[in-house]
Amino acid sequence: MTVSRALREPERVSVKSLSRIRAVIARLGYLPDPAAQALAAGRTNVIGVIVPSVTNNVFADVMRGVYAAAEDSRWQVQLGNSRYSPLEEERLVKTFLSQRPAGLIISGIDQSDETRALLRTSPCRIVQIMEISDQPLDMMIGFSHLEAARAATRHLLAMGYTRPGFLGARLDPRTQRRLAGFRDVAAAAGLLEDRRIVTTPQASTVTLGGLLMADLLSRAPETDAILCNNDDLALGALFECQRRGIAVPGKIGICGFNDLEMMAAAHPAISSVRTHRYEMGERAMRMLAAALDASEPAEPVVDLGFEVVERQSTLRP
Amino acid sequence: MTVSRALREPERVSVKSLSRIRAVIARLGYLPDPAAQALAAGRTNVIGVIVPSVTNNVFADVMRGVYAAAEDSRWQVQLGNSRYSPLEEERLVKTFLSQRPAGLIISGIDQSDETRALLRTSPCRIVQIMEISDQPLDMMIGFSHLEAARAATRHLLAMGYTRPGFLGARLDPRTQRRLAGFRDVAAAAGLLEDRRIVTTPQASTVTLGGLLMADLLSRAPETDAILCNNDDLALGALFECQRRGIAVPGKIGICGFNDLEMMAAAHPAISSVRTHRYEMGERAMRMLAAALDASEPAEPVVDLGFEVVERQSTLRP
DNA sequence: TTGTAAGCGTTATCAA
DNA sequence: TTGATAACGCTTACAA
Repeated sequence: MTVSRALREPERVSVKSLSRIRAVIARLGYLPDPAAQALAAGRTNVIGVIVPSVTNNVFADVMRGVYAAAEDSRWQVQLGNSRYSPLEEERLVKTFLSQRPAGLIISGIDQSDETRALLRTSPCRIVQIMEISDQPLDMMIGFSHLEAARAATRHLLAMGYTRPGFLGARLDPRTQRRLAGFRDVAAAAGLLEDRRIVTTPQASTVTLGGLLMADLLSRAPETDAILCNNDDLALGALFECQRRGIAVPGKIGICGFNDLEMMAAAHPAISSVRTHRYEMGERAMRMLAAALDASEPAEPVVDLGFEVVERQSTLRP
Repeated sequence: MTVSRALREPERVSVKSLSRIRAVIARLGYLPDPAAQALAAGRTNVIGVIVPSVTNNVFADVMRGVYAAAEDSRWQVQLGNSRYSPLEEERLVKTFLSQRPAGLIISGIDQSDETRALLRTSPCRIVQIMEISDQPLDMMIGFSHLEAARAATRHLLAMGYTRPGFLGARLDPRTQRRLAGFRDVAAAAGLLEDRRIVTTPQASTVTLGGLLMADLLSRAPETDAILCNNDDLALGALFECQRRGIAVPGKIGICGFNDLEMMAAAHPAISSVRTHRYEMGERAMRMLAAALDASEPAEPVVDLGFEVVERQSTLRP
């Protein structure tokens, strides 16, 4: 019992015992058994993180932030991959909850009803990331994909483009909200043309960006600007234009989404919507830690915003 | 006890009990407590995976393979990020081992002596990934980075380039072995020039590829081909050449490493060394599962090889 | 400040 | 085929 206390509340153990205990721990290389701790205490130091993809750069950045914030804390991160499937997500939530995690970080706001019910009745704290809404399960940090796409579309129109198109892949809920933002603004300007919207449920890749661009050009050769659902597509679209000798931004303007590092390095540099992915992961983890320590009152919804980064690729000459 | 058996050895339970138990489990939404299982059984279904980066595309692909193979198996993947630090890796190994994992997948062959000792005395099965050597801790799957870089360099020379350079970032052990392969072949051909080797300990990015290329061009303007330590650098180098109006491959040939999807989509398409990252993760997981079930004798070292993919960017006109 | 006793939910072992 | 009992290594609650 004194050893147990020495590890968790050293201030309640005499200096003498403490140093003796520490010496023995060091000598033996003793490590507490997390299973026994979990069983006895009825809780763990596990923070479960559920993301829809481990390949997607966007979530890789978020994870980096989460891991950075978990570093040197007593929280241990555990990653689950829902592969964009709400059912898989539900399974993961069940698995995680059976482990009595201290907290859960979960992507998006489109959980299944069953998942929401599970989460609501569970005692663990929850942070939803990537998006914001006014109905958080518990806490939430992200930004409005709808507004971000609106702002990007407004940027294209402000640059003087009048026949804007949209390239989209994957079609997860966030993609769809971005498309909705594009439609909103284009329609309001009287510039919406459905045939200039090219989407596919396939996962997005640079290659796919080229294919979608080719498709768009054959369907709507008048297109003079595109908003891409993400940066991979934008890069692929740029390469396709280069292959066809179509001047960017002279003939066609290209705007990506997320502002991956490579956007600024491309030639021409590609405009994009900067999102704060690393910070989102880092702060989600910190919000959880703060809530668990109850050191601060939990702020339920944090809007990280976004910035339209204007570069050469949408610079109408 | 009968319930416990019904879950683990249903064939040893009467059909009648079994169906009754299953009905109750379904009705109650019962999920076994993993902590109690771990404590009582002295082992877990956890497969720990230690990678040096969660951001790097290379490991993202590996992880995708691991998760795919773990899917629908009884093994549960747990990810640790050593951030390219052997000390961090040692800490992670300790944390993992205290959980009594069934197996461990660990990147590379450059573990610290202490880590090696810990792993050797632990009862859990181990797969080292990314590289091969003749001294596996247990099992191993990967390829020779030295040979891969040699082959890529030979390709450059075979295309007629005579003043080859090398761009490298990060300088982890695998990077260094690639550089060694480049040096080998260039030196053997009498074409090695140290000033054409530009490296940095920084993490590699597309932007950095451009900077290294600029650096190389100012130090060794005669350079007519480069082998890049990875595809990000290669893409950045390509963009830098485009910005300067340097023809690729006419004036300078560019070869990447890993053959990320975007290499084929670029304009010009970029030559690279294809490595089998997804398969590596998938098979590592399967090797572990097979060894744990002892269903097959464990093959200690699997060499997945590589392929030099020749594209326009190294096509000397 | 330290220690005792009970119990966390499961599995191993042995007996019925 | 089923069940009783004793661990597994900790933490909680309480007593000394």
